[in-house]
Amino acid sequence: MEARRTRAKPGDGARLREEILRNAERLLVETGSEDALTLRAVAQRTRVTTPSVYLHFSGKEALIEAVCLRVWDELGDRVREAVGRVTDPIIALGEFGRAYVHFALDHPVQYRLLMMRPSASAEASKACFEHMVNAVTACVENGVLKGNPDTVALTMWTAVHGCAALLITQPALPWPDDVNEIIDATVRMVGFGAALNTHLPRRRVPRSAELLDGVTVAAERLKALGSKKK
Amino acid sequence: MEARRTRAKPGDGARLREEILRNAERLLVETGSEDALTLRAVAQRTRVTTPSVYLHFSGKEALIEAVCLRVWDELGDRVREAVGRVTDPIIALGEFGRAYVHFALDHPVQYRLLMMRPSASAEASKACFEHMVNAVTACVENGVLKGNPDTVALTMWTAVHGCAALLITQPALPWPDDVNEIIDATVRMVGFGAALNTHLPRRRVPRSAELLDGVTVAAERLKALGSKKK
DNA sequence: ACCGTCAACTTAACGCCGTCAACATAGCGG
DNA sequence: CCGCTATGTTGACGGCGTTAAGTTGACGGT
Repeated sequence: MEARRTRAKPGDGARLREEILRNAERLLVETGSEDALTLRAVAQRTRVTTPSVYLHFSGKEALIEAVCLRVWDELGDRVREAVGRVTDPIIALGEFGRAYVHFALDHPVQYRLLMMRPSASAEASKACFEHMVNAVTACVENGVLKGNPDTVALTMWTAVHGCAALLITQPALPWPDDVNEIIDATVRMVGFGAALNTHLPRRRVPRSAELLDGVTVAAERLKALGSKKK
Repeated sequence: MEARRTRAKPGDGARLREEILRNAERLLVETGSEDALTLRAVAQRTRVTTPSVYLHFSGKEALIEAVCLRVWDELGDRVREAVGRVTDPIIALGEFGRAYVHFALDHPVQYRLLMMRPSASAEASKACFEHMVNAVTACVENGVLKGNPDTVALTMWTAVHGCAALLITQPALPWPDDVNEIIDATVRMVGFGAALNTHLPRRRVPRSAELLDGVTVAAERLKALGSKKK
């Protein structure tokens, strides 16, 4: 086994930490499974002996955690950028959802690690969640949504997360040929649904006939508004 | 190590299979983590040596798969029962969602195994998905929903799954004290959203002002219908 | 110029895991 | 009564995460 060439100078051992982190994510993406993410494999790829990993991470779990943190940051950047491109709050919320799902589909292994591990990192996910709350808050101030922004954002996030998660973990379902169909349908459903849901009284769910009547009216009204403005 | 008392008679070796399966799920629930689901631990609890598991399961993965299949069946029973209790199709769809999420929350470890493993069982999930398609088809025939039942059901399932998944894997988020608030909000959002989404033209997402106008009209109409009938 | 100190790694080993090949044994059909 | 098959067991292998103890190289104080 060819040993690592140069040893780090005192004080910059963190260089190895970065290298390990990078190799861990590469290994994860290449193999497509976290079972293949072995401390030994990561160490070998970094041309270091296995216990050296313990100099920078307290164990395997901590290494995975660190990889996840990095992905959270990227996700946050991506959705912030998407939201920033538009001014209309409800459109921004839609862009948020689209960017979110697309990021998840672009990094399926990382996303599964992020959201589906037994104990995922709490603080980082909260930070990302804040972005969604902000987008929702803008809608509430605008008047298009009502209610507690936290709760509304949670409800909308669950839907978007479910879309990404199911697309990743259940590819055998009868998805349409173009994934964007489902993403768009989800985004619209969330938008319409949250709008109606926040403005409607909380008491009861309308029966089919009532819902259909109400929807028909809303649909005609929305259609008229849409063609009038365009 | 005290050996297993009696050995199974020829022809009913499947008894051990059942016992192993039961102990595997028990172990899973007790420890709360699939990492603790060890072939050795399962074998010991069944009072059998480890390689005996290989007589009934081709390996660890197959054992987990078998546990999952059993859970799928229970989930299918639960939602079928929930849907069968009501006649109104849109109410039935809501009951489907409620029962689905509650089942997931009642069996968090199993649900995570079911939906979040790298390679989840495809056929079983399809069978469960059929139930949802049936519920949606009833709504389409009723006229309250439009479009391809497969696609509509997928969109709605993603939202319900996301609700369950996020509740299970991200307990640190600012959930309301009563989980039913989120479940109800999700169910209503899905109902309203899917109804609006299937009846509206596919072209574009309305801007905030248009959406708000349409929603306001729909809300008043729905509210009137609700109080009139009740 | 030397030397101790300390960060940065390596060597060696432990116990647990999934898996497999080889061996043992009980009961039933002939 | 005998042999065959279903039903297990014994023993072992390699790989894993983790830990304790040893090694090495650079730097600061004297």
